[in-house]
Order: sequence, then structure tokens, then C-alpha cells
Amino acid sequence: MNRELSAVFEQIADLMEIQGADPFRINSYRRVARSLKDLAGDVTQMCREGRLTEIAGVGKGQAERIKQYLETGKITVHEELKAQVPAGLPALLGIPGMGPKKVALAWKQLGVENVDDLKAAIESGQLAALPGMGTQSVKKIAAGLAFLEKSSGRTPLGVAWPVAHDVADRILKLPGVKRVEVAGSLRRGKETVGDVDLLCECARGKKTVEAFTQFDVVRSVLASGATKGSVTVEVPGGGELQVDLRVVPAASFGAALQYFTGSKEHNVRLRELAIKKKWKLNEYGLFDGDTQIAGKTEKSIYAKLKAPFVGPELREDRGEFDADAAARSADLVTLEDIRGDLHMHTVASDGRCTIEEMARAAKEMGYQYIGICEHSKSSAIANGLSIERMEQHIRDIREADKRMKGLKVLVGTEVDILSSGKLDYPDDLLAECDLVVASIHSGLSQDRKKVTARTLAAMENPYVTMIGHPSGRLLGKREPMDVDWGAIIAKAAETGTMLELNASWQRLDVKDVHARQAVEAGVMLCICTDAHHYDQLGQMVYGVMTARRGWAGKDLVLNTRSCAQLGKLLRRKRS
DNA sequence: GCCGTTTTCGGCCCGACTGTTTTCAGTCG
Repeated sequence: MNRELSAVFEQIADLMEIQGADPFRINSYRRVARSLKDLAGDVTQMCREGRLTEIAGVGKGQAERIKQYLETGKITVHEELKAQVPAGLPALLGIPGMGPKKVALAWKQLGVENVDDLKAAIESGQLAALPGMGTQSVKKIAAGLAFLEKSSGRTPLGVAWPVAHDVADRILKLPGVKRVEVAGSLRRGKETVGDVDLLCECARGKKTVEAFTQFDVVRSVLASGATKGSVTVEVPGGGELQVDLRVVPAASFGAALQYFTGSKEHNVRLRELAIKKKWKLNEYGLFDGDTQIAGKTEKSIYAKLKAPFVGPELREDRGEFDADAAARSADLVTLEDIRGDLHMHTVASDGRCTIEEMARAAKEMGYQYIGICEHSKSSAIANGLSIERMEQHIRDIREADKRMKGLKVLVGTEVDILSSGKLDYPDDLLAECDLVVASIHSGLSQDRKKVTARTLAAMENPYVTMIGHPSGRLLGKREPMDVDWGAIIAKAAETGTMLELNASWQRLDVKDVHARQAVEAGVMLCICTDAHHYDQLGQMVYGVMTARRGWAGKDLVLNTRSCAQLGKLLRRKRS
């Protein structure tokens, strides 16, 4: 319901914008849409408890609208807007080059009501003939349309990350380049990114930008100037990704890094702090009149503004300006804290490497331990292990562990939580494992009550260490299960069950806001890659960034612990 | 339409770029 309602508010804002309503009023609807999307609790529940105005940006009026939607499925202002503005128009706002003014212009002058109408207006030349339009504007819109069709919007973190770092490395090798940094939502570790923002400090800006636009990965050049270049590059698996490069002077590097890292909402708050002190903050620095008083580093800006300095992952205007934020930020889990990976598969089920291959790769990464967790018998598609095969596999892992020096190989299992809520293996088999990940792989579309009850039942089992990928989502492919997060997190806290933070970029499950909710309840997380090949062990970085977005301190992340502490924590629930 | 360590009205972030203008509007991040 949170997301459904968020989409309604977003649409109201879009429709109002096309109508040319007061921008501040429009923004207030967008604010509510964003709050609802990020909301950890359930909006229906909050409404029942009369706590709607606790949501950021929700006052008396918006609370009334939310209530109206929950009760009737409609909001008066939404219905009125829909009657006035064609339903296909908000989609046009997503086209690069099309803003509210141009959408309204095309609609009122040419009757353009959807993407197809727009295409026709471009081809007939009518769009270019409109006042304020021209051949260049239309060219941009046409290119925007083509880009959207190819890229289908946002790119997953795990797809954009290697591409961005590859391009950044190439820039760093260019002559005269001193420094290159990744900024934007990628630096914040968002699960999907719209584009890639790179900053560089260099001697010759124009030459650097030119060379950047000529890399062989570049598909098309959108802009190329002395301080900014913009290109699209091909991404593995098809589609394109926009990469922007900005050349920044050393004295402003921190200000630019801060500015281009965002988020927009975080930056607004920061700039408001500057204004209160009669200063001005922009991408060139913090200024008192014409004098730059900070900007060489990010930290200098936060320090001057007396704002808590927090890591990029926290900059979402979700409480990072509170007094304790800086301290909490400093304690958050980092990639260097990770000492092992407790959920991975081998050829025994549906992995592609042997126990030894996985173990060797983990040891090379500097890990102290790993956990091998194969699928259980009901996951037939994934070559799940029968009880007999599992017993043999346990012996194989114990043998491999003896042979491995300097790395502990733990016996685990990823046991299915069946449709009934029962586990796929008997307790005596689970008891032989060092850890048990219980996951739902079937019946994902059951109703909220059922899927929640299954997960709760699994947590009651003393051998279940953690719930694997608790929502079951696959980014861009499969919606999450409709689980009651409040109930799951409460049960996890009560039973001492942990939640997996599956680091695979297709999953990132639990996601950031639910990780945050778990952390606030004191529930331990375990960041696991669920690797099916040793080259997937590196995806840990995505899980760590997501955990940081959930404000997870290292003390609440199981796999930051030493081998000895790990053993204790794994046995804790059984005793 | 929300919101409050210069409060219940009057603010609400800032600059670059682009194209279509002849002083600026629209879009973007």
C-alpha cells in the first residue's frame, strides 16, 4: 500500500505540474510521495493509529488525503486532475528534454496526449514549429525517446558499478589527470542508478573531456565542453548507461564531490543551513559573500556548517542531520570489516565451483571463514540435496575444512521454507549444520498473512540462524513478497534470529529501509553474497553499501566478527 | 501545502547549459 499510495501522490504532482500549479505546492505532494516510498512502517497501520502526521511532509491536509485513499481508493484532487489532464501525459515528463512546460505546450497546441502522439508530432515537424521550440530542442527530445527505449530507465547498482570504475580508471590514466572520483547515487550505493557521475581534477580540461568522449566503450556523445562531457556507454546485458564527467578545480573538489553526490534532498537541507548563517553553498564551495570559507574537502563544508559528517550512503534526508548521526556514521560497517561470507553454493547444488575453489577464492580475499549453504531437497530446479546427499555433503565439507589452512569452512544449508511453513529438512539434520539459512523459494505470491506466517514459523525453529533474502524480490524482475515487516522484525528480535542481507545486486534483500528498521530493533544482519561462482564473492561491496544505507553498525553485522565470536553467536539461539 | 533555535506567515536551494531569445525560459542535476 505504501508504494501504491506513493505512486498516486507522484501522479498528482505530475498532473499539477503540467497544469502549471504553484511549484511549492507540487513539491509538497512529491515530498509525501517520497516519504511514503521510504516509509518503514505500514501506512494503513499508521493511519489506524492516527500517526500519519508523523510522516515527514504530511500535515493535516495530506493526512486527510491519505485517509481518503485508504478508505475509498480515491483522492478528490486526483480525480479532478485526471478529468482535466490526459492520463498519458505524466509519462512524457520522463523523456529527457521534455519538462512540464513543453508537455503542456504540445498538449494544448497540438493535442499530444501520449508517447505515440509525440512521435507523430516530431515526424510531421509540428512540434518544431511551436513557439519556443526549434530543431535543436526536438532533436534532443527525439534522442531522449530513443535513449529511454534502449535503456528502460534505471540501471542496477551491480551493473553500473563495474562500468563506472572501468571508465574512471581509464580517465585516471589520461595525461595530466590527478584525481578521479565516482559521485552521484552510485557513490551513495542506491540499488539502481539513473546515470554515472564522475569528477576529475586535471591540468587540461578540454583535452581530458575530449579523450573521455573517444573511449571505445562510448556509444554516443551527448555533450563535450571545457568542464563537462556526457556520453552513453553500452552495458553488459544490453542497454545503455549515461556517464557524465565534470572537470573540477582542486580548491572546489570537496564542494563538487559533496554537491554531485547528493542526494538532492540532503543538499537542500545542507544549503538551508548555509542560508541560516547568511552564507551560500554551491558546487564551488561554501561562501561568505565572495570569500570561499570551505570547499577543498567535503569534511570542511560539514564542519563549517556544524552539520554531522556522514558517509555518502546516509545522505538521503532520513535523519542524518540529527545530533548522533556523525557518531553512528563512523561506526557503520565497512567492506574492510567483513571477515567472511556465510551463504554460497557449490556444484553440489546449483553452483558452478567446487568447495575448494570457493574456499581458495575466499582466502585470497582475506576472509577467515565461509559457509557453504546448498539448496534443500524441495528446490528441485536448483538441484537441491536429498537427505542422503546432504549427509554426504556435510562429510565433504568437513574434509575440505581439514585440508584448508587459514580458512574455516562451515557447514550450512539454505533450507526451503515450504508453502505450509514447515522446513524442508528435519531438525536432526539441521542440528548437524553450523548454520541454517531458511529461505522462501516457492509460493511467493501468497497473501500477506500466509507468507508472513511462514517466515515467522521458520524463525521459531531453534536451528534457523537467519532468514535468507526475506522479501524474495528480484530487482526489475520480480516484485517482493507482501510481508509484514513489523511482525518479522519483532519476531527476529524476540527469537534471536538474524536477517540475511543478500548482497547479490539482483536481490539486495533486505533492502536499505528494512535493514534500517531491523537495526533500530537491534536485529543482527548477515551480509552474504549467495555466490554461485567464486567471481560473485566480490558482490559483497553492494551488500555493505546497502547495510550502510540501513545505518547498520558493524556490531550488528554477524560476519564482521572473529571466528571465535562467530561460533558463539551461531550457537546462541540453540542453547 | 508544509513548517518553525531569528515561528503561525512568508518563506520554501542553486547554478549551468541550451536554445531561442535579444534579455530569458525551460530543463537538468
